[in-house]
Amino acid sequence: MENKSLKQIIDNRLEKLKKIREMGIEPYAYSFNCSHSTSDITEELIDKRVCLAGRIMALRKMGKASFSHIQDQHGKIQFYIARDDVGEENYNLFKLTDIGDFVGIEGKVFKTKTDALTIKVSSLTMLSKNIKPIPDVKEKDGEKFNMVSDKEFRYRKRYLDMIINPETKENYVKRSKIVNSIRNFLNEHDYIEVETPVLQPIYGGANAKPFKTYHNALDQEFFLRIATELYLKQLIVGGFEKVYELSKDFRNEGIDRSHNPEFTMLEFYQAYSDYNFMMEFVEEMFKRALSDLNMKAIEWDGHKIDFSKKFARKTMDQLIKEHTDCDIDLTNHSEVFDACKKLNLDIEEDDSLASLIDEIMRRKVEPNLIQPTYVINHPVEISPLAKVKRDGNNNFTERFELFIAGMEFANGFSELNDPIDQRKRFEDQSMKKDSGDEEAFPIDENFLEAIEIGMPPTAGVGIGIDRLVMLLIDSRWIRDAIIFPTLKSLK
RNA sequence: GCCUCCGUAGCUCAAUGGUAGAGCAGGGGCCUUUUAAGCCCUUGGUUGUAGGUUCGAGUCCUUCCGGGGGUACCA
Repeated sequence: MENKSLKQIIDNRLEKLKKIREMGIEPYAYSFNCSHSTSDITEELIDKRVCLAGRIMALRKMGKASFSHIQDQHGKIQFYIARDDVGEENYNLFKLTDIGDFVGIEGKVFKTKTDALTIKVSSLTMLSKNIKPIPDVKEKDGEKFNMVSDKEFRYRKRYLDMIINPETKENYVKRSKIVNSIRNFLNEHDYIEVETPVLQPIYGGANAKPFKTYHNALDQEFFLRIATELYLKQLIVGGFEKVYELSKDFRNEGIDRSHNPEFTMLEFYQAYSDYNFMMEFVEEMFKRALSDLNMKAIEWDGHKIDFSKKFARKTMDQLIKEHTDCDIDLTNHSEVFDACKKLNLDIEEDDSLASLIDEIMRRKVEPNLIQPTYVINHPVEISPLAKVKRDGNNNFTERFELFIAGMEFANGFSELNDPIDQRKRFEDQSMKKDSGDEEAFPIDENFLEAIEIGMPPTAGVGIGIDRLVMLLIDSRWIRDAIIFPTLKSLK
């Protein structure tokens, strides 16, 4: 509970609230007509009459005339209010204001003797009285004092973070632009946006632990989706040729600086195309997002990333050779195992070939993929929904993952549309699940039936939107890309 | 999950194991061009929680809660 210090501030403000009402003024107004926002105020407006609204962020009261700053969505502006300009009653109202109040001001733009653009108030309106104090952050020459340093505070009370630290909002403005750019890009290519179930009786489409929930009336367990893949492909079966969904997916896994239990995923599928087409398409999509944000190159966590060149495409054996000097046959278990030993990787004797390859990639290759690079042709064991390579090599699939700055941004493949093969792959997953693999997915008869009805050749891609936002706002923390990140409740 | 660090007033921070303090915010007073406004006075604390060691704990030990960083799982 609140202790005495805070209670005393709140009581004091409640007292002011009462006084304002006694003056016949409603401290929670219904509307206010603004003529400008703070960022509109320039020298051209000097001597012009303006109306502005915002939150009081600083107060310098001195007897019969005072200065204050208000902050709105676009910035801050100083106002000057003098008793002789606004009258006794309005000035008394001003004296009852606190940092955190919303006020509306009407007045003329002028410059103080220290050349600060300021509004000379002719009338002040109370719009919303603050009751609980906001941290009082002082600022001088762009340097902030008394800044809230506690990250937890910023995540739990994002609105306070945004008030105290308005730059925070820029990340989310950018996020909105990125999502718009992607939507526009897909819509311009005649894609149809759809919404598939969040509550799924069987989860699938990715390897991840799901959240469980329960529907009372149906008396049935449901899972929150870990991916939209299996539903979107049913729509390709049904006759849509280009579909996408921007979805919140949910994975019941650990939280760290690049993982949040709920996150935004884009998945899109295009009939009659393959992974080669999709690599071109995704590259174009990324370059479009950059240009829509007026960005040419990216500086991310100290890395300069060049988007002007064509994205590299490299197979796993090429990349392993490049980054480890191991020239190995990725179908030969003992060769790969020996390479892992040589590279001092933490592996077990009975690890599968695919997981050994995965380990080399994760430890030795992926962190070094700074410039945009497609890693292609993954082992079939870790790609249960992808077609095997068309050259007859059944060990590898037509799959790609896009890496930038050591992080994965996209995952796509030529979608498996052979119903017999697909059923076998599901059975493999099911066996893994039975033998304790918590991330393997169960057999989805509904989906398999759809594939038996027939799915045209199709390519599909998934892109983690939060990570893309991280890249474009130059942050290593997914919590900077998500407005309300998942936190443990306080007890 | 594991390792590690942190938690003192609304905010930022002090306090060899020895009376919990300051600045800002809040309250009162003065103040009609200030801008981290200023000057004088002043309120505000079960030091995250529960226990332990000790004559004495904000400080040392343990539990729990929350968080940061790392690591694992995760693609």
